[in-house]
Amino acid sequence: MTSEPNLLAVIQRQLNELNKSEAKVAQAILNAPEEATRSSIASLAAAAGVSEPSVNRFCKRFGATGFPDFKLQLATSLASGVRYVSRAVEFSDDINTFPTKLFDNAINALMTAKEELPLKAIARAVDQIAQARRVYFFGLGTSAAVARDAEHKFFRFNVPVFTHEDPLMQRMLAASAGVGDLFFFISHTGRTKVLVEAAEIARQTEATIVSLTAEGSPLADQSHYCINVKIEEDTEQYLPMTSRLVQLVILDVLAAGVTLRRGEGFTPHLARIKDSLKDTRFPTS
Amino acid sequence: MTSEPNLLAVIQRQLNELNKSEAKVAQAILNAPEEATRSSIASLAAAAGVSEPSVNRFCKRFGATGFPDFKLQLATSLASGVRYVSRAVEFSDDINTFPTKLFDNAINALMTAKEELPLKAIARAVDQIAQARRVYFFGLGTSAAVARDAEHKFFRFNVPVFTHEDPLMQRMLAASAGVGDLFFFISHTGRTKVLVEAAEIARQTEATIVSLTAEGSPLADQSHYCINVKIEEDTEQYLPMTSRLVQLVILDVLAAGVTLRRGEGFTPHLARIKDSLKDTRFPTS
DNA sequence: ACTCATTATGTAGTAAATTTACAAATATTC
DNA sequence: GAATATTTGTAAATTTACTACATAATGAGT
Repeated sequence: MTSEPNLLAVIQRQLNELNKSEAKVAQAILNAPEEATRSSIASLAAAAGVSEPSVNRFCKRFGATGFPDFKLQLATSLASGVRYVSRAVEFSDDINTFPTKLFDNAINALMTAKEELPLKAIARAVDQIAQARRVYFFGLGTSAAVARDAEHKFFRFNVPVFTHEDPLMQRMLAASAGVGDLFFFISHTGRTKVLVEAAEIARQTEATIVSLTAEGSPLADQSHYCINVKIEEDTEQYLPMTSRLVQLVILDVLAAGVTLRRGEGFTPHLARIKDSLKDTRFPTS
Repeated sequence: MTSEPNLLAVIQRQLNELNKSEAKVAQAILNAPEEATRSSIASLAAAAGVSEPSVNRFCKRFGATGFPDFKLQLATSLASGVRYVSRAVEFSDDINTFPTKLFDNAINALMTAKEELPLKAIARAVDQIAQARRVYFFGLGTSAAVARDAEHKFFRFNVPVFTHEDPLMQRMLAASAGVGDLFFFISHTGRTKVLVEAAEIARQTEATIVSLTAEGSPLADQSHYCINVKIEEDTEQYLPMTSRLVQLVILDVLAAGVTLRRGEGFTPHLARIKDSLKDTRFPTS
């Protein structure tokens, strides 16, 4: 079953080539698609002003095995279309609306990112991280928090990991890098000067440069390997809210990739790290 | 029509509270969701090993008017592309499967959190933050990165914001707190001793204590206001991956709430902050 | 313009699927 | 262990969808 991404568009396109009664059915469906998914064949036939078998024939014409199957395809098609709409928070919003909007935006961002994941770039980045002698995560502003998060994740792999928010430290570390060092730059825009400059400095050494940033940005240009994250429109007026979520999940993906690379024998090591925290917590009652 | 964004997650979550036969139906659906959307009630009943009316009752229990309506909702929910409920990464996974799994898990976590958002607690927290004289964000480990992110967000509101990862600093600052100070504790488990102790110390002052943590935890007990985040099962064996995403989005929600509270006249101030970064970036070509 | 062939549409009956009402079985409480 | 409540299944009723066939409409050729 080749589930058509947009059934309504297909119907619309074929409107001319349909018989009179089939066209009536098409029109009825186009007028109220959601309702059509909930109707019985009888009520849809009535709404279109045709007989039930006409509706049935219509369905088969569009590749369905029958009316129920057609409804299913229609519902599927409608569901995937509605999804990707980001809604900005407005001053007229209240506690019942804006939290949902923000969550929806976050979910949408992740779904979009998931569909266009640069898998090859991710795979290559995993390779590089797995064999690095040292890893530096550099970011500024919001991305500094992401870098910090990455640090907490990657130190588990027995690779020394460093993070610095100080641009001067970043420059100096970049300058003193050598073979086996990996610099991982994180930036939403990929245009932050001091960060790009640090990348340029690192580029002149033997170190490997990986970045998680916008495609075609100056930072991407400086990188040996770049994981592109689509820069979305500025729905959220004043803060990059969703992009850092995507960055975090991609870093999770990288960490998982390295774990898989290390193999099953590595699990006890991770378990030991986890256990080490046991005594810092109040026991569960 | 309350079209459920992720019906499978809802089913999964309620598995325990179902009767024997309803649980069988649930299992059958979770095993092969897309097949279920194409089955008749009879074949699904057979697959689950129960009678047809049991399937029907199951559907109604989940808000559908009947079996066809349920299939529709299920198809709609599946169409979003977020497949299974929570899938752990396994060593047999490769680059084509584990990134998707991690994204799906993240998306699911946000969807679940969205459904059970503690709106009243959020509203109260917004109130408190909006009128605080000073705000401290305290977290440790992964939550330290979240706290850092919060700092980047909330300083924009003309309220002094502080973050410290050092437990000793946290204690000392807690001890020296006074009226108008707000301590915002972030913790996945709510059981980290040094953090809870800092909260206890702060509690003895005039300061307000807000936490973003697990319900019923020691940290929650120390808080005047607690935003509960459901602690999910430990699918991710060794790292809390999804919970921090939820924490971040909830902090976005709080920030948005404070922005709305400040009113429209506050927008220029935010714009000025944004503009201040302009010269740090390479211009867009 | 008329007939024949072709296509389109509807009618009616049939089969299938879903739901309801009720009865049997199982679990729960006192 | 009896009484009650809950769960589950059986069987009938109802709704829904499909098939076969008949009628109507359309178009081509004479």
